[in-house]
Amino acid sequence: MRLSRFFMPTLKEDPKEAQIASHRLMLRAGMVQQSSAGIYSWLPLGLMVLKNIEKIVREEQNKAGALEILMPTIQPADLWRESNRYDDYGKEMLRITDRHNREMLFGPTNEEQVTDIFRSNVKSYKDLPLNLYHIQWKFRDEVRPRFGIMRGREFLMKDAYSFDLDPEKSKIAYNRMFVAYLKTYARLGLQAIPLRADTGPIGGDLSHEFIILADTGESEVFYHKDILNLETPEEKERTPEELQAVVDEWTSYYAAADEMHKPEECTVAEGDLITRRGIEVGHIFHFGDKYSKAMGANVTGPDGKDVPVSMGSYGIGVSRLVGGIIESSHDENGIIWPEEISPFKVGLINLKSGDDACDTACDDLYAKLQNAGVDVLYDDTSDRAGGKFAKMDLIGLPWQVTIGPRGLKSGVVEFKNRATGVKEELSPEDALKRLAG
RNA sequence: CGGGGCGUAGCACAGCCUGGUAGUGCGCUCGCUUUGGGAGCGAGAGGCCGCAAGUUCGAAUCUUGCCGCCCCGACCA
Repeated sequence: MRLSRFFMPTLKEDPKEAQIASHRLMLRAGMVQQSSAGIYSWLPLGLMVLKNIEKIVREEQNKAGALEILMPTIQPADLWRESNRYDDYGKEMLRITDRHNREMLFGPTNEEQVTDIFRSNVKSYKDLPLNLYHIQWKFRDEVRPRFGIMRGREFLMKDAYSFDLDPEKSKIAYNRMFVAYLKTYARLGLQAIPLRADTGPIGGDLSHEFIILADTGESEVFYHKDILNLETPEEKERTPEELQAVVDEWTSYYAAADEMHKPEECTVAEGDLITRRGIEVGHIFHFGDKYSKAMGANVTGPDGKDVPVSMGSYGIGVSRLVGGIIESSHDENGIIWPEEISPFKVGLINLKSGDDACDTACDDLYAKLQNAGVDVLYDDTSDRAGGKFAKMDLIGLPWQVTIGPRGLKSGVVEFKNRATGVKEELSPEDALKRLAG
């Protein structure tokens, strides 16, 4: 992509409403634009990141055997009356009436909707286990939206729902998602910690939230320092016993958010207990028959008797992750994208557009990078050098290649790692090899 | 939802107290000079001063009401 043809409205100064790093940087990098409180438009650069995160989440869900569907954003109120949540959910639920005066709502989550799909199509235990997920926009009418995209009212979320014959089997589904989450966050370049969690309005008997550490996190977390040394589970098929072993390993260390932390019950030695702040980026629940019972989602078991299906639900805040990743990966100059989710792999800077030698060298490398399948953002504008450097640092692409008249005289380009700041002088061919490899 | 603050050019802000031709910096357009870490000079474009009512000869400025946004708290993926 040539920057001269791209839409990336960057800001030199900080917008006054943005207090935390991710909000400030997303606005400055031209990733999003606020529409109203807690509601944002996604501009090209931001959407690319959002899609990249979505892709990784999707791949890991598919690998874990979940099947993608897409449920509506607008749901009928009657469905929510069946589970009693229409009244319970409170003002956070945005209620709408259509032209026929039918009561509708903008979905804050989809347990009822998916249970309805399940009950009208699945009748036998032979069709289990089943796990359906979708990646869809949700709306929660937060009293006080804040932190930009991190706590918006409209947000993109992956939510999966598992269906099994009994609680023992649905705990296998729960464990499978637990492990899939560990792999997902690792691929996103994040170190996530599972915390034993409160089940809140979703209900249920077992729940973990996944947090990433960041100073601007909304809740305080307490954990045993060794949990950070655990290895991400490798890629392989696992039996239920093996799944349980991974979950047991990850939950054997103490880890709790402030509301679940009881200092008097915490047995971790003082020197081993770390207190930091965390951002919740995922939450999984095992709630058994709470919804299936209320909504009549039964299956016939091997014994010929109907039983309510046992369920769990599994959320990942996809749009929130964009902010969360920036919170945990930035410096004073801007964002530092992990390579897997970066909107482009490399930024190519032409220090002197209009200079024949520079233009030729840049155009040539640009074409070769594209041919090699490397995503490249080529700053071919007539801006000054300083502005180009600052902008490239701001948007945080993992690599920068700078081509200017000075280096070209000796046949080299500057190759810079955004995260470490390390610069090397390489021939254009070597730069290409490093990026295409 | 309690408490506080702010709405003036795309962005950041001054002007308001004490009513009288709407300003500054950045950004944008054009020209010249510059050219390796957000350049200099010159010339421009761009505003229902959040909305409405009121006071007044006259309102960005005073009064009242409304709307929007932000911050702290309680709440939350």
